[in-house]
Amino acid sequence: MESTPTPLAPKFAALGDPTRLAIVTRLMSDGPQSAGQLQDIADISAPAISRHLKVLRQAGVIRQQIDAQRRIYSVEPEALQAIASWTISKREFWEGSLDRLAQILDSQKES
Amino acid sequence: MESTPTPLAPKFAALGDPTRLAIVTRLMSDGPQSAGQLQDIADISAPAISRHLKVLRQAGVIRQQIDAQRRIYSVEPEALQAIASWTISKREFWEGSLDRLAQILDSQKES
DNA sequence: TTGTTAATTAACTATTATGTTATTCAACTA
DNA sequence: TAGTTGAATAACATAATAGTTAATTAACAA
Repeated sequence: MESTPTPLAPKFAALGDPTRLAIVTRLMSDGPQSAGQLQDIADISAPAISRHLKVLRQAGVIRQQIDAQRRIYSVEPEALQAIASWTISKREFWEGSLDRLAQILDSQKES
Repeated sequence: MESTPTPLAPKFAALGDPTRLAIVTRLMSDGPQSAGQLQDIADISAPAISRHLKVLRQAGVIRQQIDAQRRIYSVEPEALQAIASWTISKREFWEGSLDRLAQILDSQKES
């Protein structure tokens, strides 16, 4: 079996669940949050959220920080970096959309 | 529940399995291949490979092309594009590695 | 202490995924 | 036509996921 340089599969798998992708998206847009604050991300119980956070953590997608009783979660930059690097290294498959990448980068720069 | 703009989760999920990630990696590095040619990607039966290909196809990650009895598979550029765009749009989390992105792009340009 | 808050772990259930072998289907080939 | 090839589907077993409620753990507050 062929393997990829970095263990990317577990990260992809972690982001493959809609609830977990929503958690990561939220942590990136709104910054670090406690497990309790993330409760409203989906209509599921607290233990369910807790398990999703565990999966994300074990895949190296998020990190945990302890603040008294609270567990604060934030996105692990290296994880995003790894995925970004992979996609970019394979960019010949975006077929002629290298321009579009430049566009995206430009628009980000200005915001 | 929060949702992401594009249905990225199924693509991440599809790439989250090591065998499927290997298939996609192979199709990108070696070009389009038939189901049979992909047989050696993992030590599993042909039907198992066939099912993985179906999952990838349903997630929009690969496309199928029919050539007589053969089914030729190739990577769907839009899928990679979608993932790349997402990561790039979130690039503030690569923490100071914007330079590194430039590096990656440069090295790709020359190869 | 005693109680409250925040979150996880335990135990369990239901569903989904992944693998198997056997079968079917379609398209070539002799 | 009869046989072969390439690949998918069918039927099934088992493992992994994702959810639930109940119980536990740890930290703070009265």
